[in-house]
Amino acid sequence: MDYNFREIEKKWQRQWAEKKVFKTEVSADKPKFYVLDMFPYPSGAGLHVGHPLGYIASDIVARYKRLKGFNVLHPMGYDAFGLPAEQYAIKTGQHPGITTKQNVDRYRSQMDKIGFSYDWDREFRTCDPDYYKWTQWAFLKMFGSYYCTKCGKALPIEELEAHFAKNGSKDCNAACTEELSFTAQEWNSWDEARKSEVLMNYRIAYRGKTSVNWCPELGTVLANDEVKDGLSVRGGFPVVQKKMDQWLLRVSAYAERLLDSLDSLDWTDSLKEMQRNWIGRSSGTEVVFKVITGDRERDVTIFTTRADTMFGVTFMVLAPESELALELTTPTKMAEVQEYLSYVQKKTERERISDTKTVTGVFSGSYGINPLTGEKVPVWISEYVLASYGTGAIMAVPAHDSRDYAFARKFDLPIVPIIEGCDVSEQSFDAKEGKMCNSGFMNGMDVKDAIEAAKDYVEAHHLGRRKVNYRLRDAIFSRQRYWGEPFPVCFDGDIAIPLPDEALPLELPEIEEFKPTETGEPPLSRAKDWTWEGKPLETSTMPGFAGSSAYYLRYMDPHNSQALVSKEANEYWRNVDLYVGGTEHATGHLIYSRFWNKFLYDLGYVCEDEPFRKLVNQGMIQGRSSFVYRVVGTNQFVSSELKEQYQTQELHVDISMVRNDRLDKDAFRKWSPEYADAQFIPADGDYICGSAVEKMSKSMYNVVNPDQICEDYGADTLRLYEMFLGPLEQSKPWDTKGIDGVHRFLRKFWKLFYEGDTFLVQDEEATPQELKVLHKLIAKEESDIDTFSFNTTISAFMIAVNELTDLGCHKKAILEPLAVMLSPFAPHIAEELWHALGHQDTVTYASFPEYVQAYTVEDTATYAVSFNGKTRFTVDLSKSLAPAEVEAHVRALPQTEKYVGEGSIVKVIVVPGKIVNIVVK
RNA sequence: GCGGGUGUGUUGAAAUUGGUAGACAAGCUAGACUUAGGAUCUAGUGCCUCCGGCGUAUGGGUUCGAGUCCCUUCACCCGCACCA
Repeated sequence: MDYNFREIEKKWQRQWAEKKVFKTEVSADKPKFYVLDMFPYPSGAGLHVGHPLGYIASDIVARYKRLKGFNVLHPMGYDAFGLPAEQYAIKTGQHPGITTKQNVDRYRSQMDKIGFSYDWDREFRTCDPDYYKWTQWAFLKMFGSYYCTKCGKALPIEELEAHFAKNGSKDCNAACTEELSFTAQEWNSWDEARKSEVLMNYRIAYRGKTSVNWCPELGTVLANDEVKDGLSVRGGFPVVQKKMDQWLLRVSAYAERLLDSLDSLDWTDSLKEMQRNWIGRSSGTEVVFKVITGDRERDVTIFTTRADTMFGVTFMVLAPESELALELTTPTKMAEVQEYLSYVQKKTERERISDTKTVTGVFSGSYGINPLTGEKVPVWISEYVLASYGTGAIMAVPAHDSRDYAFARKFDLPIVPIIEGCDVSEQSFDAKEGKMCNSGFMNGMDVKDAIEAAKDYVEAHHLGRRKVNYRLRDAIFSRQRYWGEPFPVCFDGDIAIPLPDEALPLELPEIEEFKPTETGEPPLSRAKDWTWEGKPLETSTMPGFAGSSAYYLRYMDPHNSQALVSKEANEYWRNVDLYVGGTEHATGHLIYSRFWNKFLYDLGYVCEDEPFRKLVNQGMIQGRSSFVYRVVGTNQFVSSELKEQYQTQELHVDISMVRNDRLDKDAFRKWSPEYADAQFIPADGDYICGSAVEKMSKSMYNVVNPDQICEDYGADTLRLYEMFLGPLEQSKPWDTKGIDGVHRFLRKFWKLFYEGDTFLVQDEEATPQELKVLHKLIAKEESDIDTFSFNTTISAFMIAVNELTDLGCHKKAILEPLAVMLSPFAPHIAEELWHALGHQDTVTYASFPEYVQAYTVEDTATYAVSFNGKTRFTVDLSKSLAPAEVEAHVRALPQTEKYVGEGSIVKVIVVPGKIVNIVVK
């Protein structure tokens, strides 16, 4: 019997599915392990060979943990709401639900071929009403909550209302959009509409007018992380700024907690750093400047992290979008300012980003008074100041801030250095080092001390206060499109009224046309009778991240109709032990999920503060494209190494026609009628194609389909090869060269069990030498699993199989544990051989062999002395020593300073003068 | 500009974390067997002036010993980008 992977894989995949081998239940007597993949958005193109990389890695861990006796939760589902399906619907009239279903089915059938150990009974789609009921439910909870800054958690909004009725806004400690001030009497006198408006200022899910990223082409608003370089991430359409009424989530209230608990997570430093930057904590000072506009006078608060430089302030700057801009403009300057503001407005976000070098601005006519020096400085308006950060107004210190410096140079404003000996003739001196000068009470201080001294001074003299600012903005939660979760909210005039929980799920209504209306209203306004008890329902829908923010909780208890997740299930599974996915979600999904989870934690619905304890980012698998070179104006194609001699045009060719860079000429001629009579100019014999590493995509003809690999080599080979390609976290190009190597390994493995139809395995006692091979491998696999060094594990397997082949070992005592150990990587062949060894049950729940140290040491060891040059000699460490004996032997050596014994290797350092290295192989 | 990371044969990469650099594969070369293939097996394969020496981007340092630690320079990748 040969290694017939097609038959074997089909057989076991069917059996696993029929017997529901991977079905998981809460079982209190077993330790739990929750391994999760970032669920995919099922696109129309299907899976290519890069998608399963992370799934394979997590599947290996899931299967390994099962062997180690863990109760493993390993689910999969689909992030099914989203733009592409809707775009397609607009073009074709096809309902996005239908497209989505087709794509999901395709994904599922592709995944089934790879032999994943998912518990498919827990599968769901975010567009299932049973699922999005809980997305809507969470939204209602957020609508009904505010964030108490004093106790640092979300509380019911009713408590805040009670507080307002009793004390007004005094001591309310609620995170808010803007600071409001009113008395209890005022609150009690207001009507419902006014109260509703005021409460919006505090709710965690709230409605507000904000400047948003509007994408006219897509007819929708996009979150900051959905925009790149002024273009939409999906589709690449221009994005402009627009003021609109939007639902938002008060993520900013959680900024501090999101930042602080990062430390407790087992994520990569770079990912944590990305989140830290995104949250962008900066602690500084708010300082009040008096500003005189003609004969009017008012206070303007600015934010600075460099209060120490206040003696160097030579002007102030306002953001053009800030309300202050017009308010502080004098009548004589009004026309000029108006013109500047309209100039800024016309600029798209894109231009503003790509053009940060050009300095623009206009003088408002007002003057501010420096509270420290009493000096009068001009107030300017410029686009380099952002309305949405700090207070929208800054003090400018051109000597010590490069942006202020550029501005001062452009408009010829004075530059006053306040750090001793710094040269500001060419550029500003931004570094926080040196001794202060020209700075009154701070003179002579070190800059770092001066920063603190200035803060103290400002607070002591009531000129302002310490303030921590975050860059993290509230998340815009409305999208003007159809294919998303409807908001369970209706309107009575301007008052937003939440639907009762019993109304959930509020199902997405059927409509005929998926475009926005002519007046720019979202598609849902086309729905007939889109009302609740006679009141119009919200017509925008929730964004993509809504459905993916709590999905990991739903997997714990996916069929529960009473709760998002039962207390029992949540307290057993708690949170995700290992989360595997791409780094592209660093500042989107991974922030929103953490926020969403913390919110549910505050309300007591979940028992863990953080959703994902350990996170691993798999790298991207790029494509390797192949090219032919057409001699310009002819139908001749010149081989890659000769292309310099001609004027050529580079054309992508489908990589299925290329093997080891050699083109299958006949296939190429058949590829397209255009090439039917193509002529080739090869160097000698074969036509060699050029190649490049690019994104894997249809248009580059470099897509490798996993189905094809499964067909040609089998799922086990695919799994092994994807892991063998290199470290998991690294991006690497797919190159089918070399896949034969791992395939050959599986066949060699098979041959340890079978020769032809003869089953070779004998029940004999293993020799120490054979046991050593086994135990080396056990040690390797156990240590590699934690670090995801699956490529080296596979190498170790190859070595072991080669050694056993050389030893002619066909002993059950060795081969049976080997099959178990291989099963996470290549489950089908392992299952087949496990059964061949006479087992009835499945290898999935076999027990991973224990590491027996007694046979790790060989007869002799190399005793290398690398002291004073390179003397080396061999010493006999007697026969078959156990590590403990080696250790004793080594300890008996004179002046042993350090002993490190692990696995099969013993390391010794002897001093003084002599450093001895003992390697036991 | 700021932050994070990487740099080892022809290629993917490994190196017990400071201890014989290049494991394991791929490719290439030669040979064997041939029912001629994208099969299997064997041997070789870092470089050189080859009884020796040199080699982990570059230059320096620490150390008995450095791919690994520290500093310099260079190159590439990723993230953020007027955040005051």
